[in-house]
Amino acid sequence: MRTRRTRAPEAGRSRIQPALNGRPASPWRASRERLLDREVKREAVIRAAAHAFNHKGYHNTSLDDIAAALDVTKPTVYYYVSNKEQLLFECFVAGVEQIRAALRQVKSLRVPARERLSAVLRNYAQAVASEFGWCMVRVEDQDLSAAMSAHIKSMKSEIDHGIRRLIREGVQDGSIHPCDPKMTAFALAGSLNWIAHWYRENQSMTAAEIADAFMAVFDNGLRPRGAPAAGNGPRRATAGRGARPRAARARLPQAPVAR
Amino acid sequence: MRTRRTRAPEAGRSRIQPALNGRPASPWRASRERLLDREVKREAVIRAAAHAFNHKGYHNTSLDDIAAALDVTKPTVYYYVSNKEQLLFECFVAGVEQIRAALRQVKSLRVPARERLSAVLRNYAQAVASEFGWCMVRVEDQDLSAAMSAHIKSMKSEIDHGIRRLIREGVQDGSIHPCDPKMTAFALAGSLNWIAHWYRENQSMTAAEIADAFMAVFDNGLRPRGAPAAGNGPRRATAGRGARPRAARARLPQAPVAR
DNA sequence: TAGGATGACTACCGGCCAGTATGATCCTAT
DNA sequence: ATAGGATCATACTGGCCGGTAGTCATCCTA
Repeated sequence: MRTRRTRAPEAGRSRIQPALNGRPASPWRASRERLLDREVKREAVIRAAAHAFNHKGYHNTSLDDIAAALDVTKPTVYYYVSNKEQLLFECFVAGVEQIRAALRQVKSLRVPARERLSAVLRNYAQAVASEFGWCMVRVEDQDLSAAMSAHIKSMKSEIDHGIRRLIREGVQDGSIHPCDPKMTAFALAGSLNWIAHWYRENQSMTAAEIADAFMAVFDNGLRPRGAPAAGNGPRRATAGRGARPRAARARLPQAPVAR
Repeated sequence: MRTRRTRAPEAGRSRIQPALNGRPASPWRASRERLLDREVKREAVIRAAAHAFNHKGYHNTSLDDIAAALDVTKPTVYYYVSNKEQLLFECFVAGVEQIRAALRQVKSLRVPARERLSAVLRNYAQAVASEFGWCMVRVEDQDLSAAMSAHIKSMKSEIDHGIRRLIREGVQDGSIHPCDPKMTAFALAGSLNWIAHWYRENQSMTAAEIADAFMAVFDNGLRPRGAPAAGNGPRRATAGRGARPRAARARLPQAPVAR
């Protein structure tokens, strides 16, 4: 049952590995030479794990599955990773690291806090929509050892407090409508996290477009701007919203799409 | 004669009340008398399952766990429920039913759509914060048979479209700021769904209070009211070039591997 | 008071799967 | 050309857990 690595270019799927159309490419499948760095393979293992977790869920994915996706066997996976739990952890870190980076980066920006927040949330959305989004969002502490669970919790908390701080600063500098920072952060992060539940790569919208759409909702709110709720039809209250795909977002650094 | 009062276990779609606080009580533990109705016990099983799923996750909960929580044995559980999957399904239905009910109820209200939406979302929040919230939110299709997965998906879709419709109506009657109904519904539902991830019963806030806080955020939006509608806040600090956010790493971030 | 219906337990099976023992094969350096 | 390390496969174990068979206990009704 176990397919040896003897499977050469078969069924055309593994040609010369064009970037990747369906699943992440396997460095093993390519060739036999060992010149590939260990780290490259290790990352391939993690990426394959993320891909499998994404599609089948953590508990429904066996290490044999992950190994098979790379055309190797289970011991090979264990050669690069100590156990299944660690795989999940690494996927989580890979995703969350993007958000932490974004938080660090906006610190130096000299724009109103709402714009900094906006930039962070845009990166946030892209991280959640990335291949590691599922792992980042769905990890349950019960699946992890106490140590790793604590580690993850602290990273999550760091992000949460970073967002709260931006909100607080925004309220202070007047760029954000007065609100409760904690609840607002929960609401924002929640809706972004949820993207991981429905977004699929072949979606019509890119992650950046989704982020833009969400930011429009967050920024404007449901209650109409301007005239207080008198009978006014759908007016184009603010420029750029509506059917227009994407307004020129001024000078805010557009989040460079990962990968 | 013919006291066959109970249909096949499948048919009895019991509407389980969210009920009491603390952990669910066991009808068995209470006493030995058999006068308790079968349906009562069946609901107790489901509620115990929800409680266990909540705390340990679906896959980390064995049917022995659920049985033990009720001071019975596994075959007893199987006497009331056909399999584990069905338990999860029933928990989902119990939670989602509240939202569907809310959607039906507001249909008759003659208030602006934004207020109807608000009412629905308030119920939504409470359902998600209920004991069945976890199941409602975390069910993964991969854990369910094709039939049940489809069933759940249709119920979710029904709710989604109900919310979208309210948003659309609100935009039309002018009570909601013009927006994309689909994306807005995603954003709203997402942040509410996420409540299930962090809310615990002994929290300082009740579910209703959380709902109110969220609605305040949704209604007002981040951008200050009365402020210029261009993309930026009132204050305009000099946009000094700090460090530009750099591209997200192509390589996996190095993981601080524990252990 | 027999007999069916209901409710629950003991004891087990079988499959899946994480993780491992062992060793073959290749690469590199000396 | 050979030692030693790096890489990976075959084959196995051991435990957990969903699910079932068979059986007993109790209650209700006639």
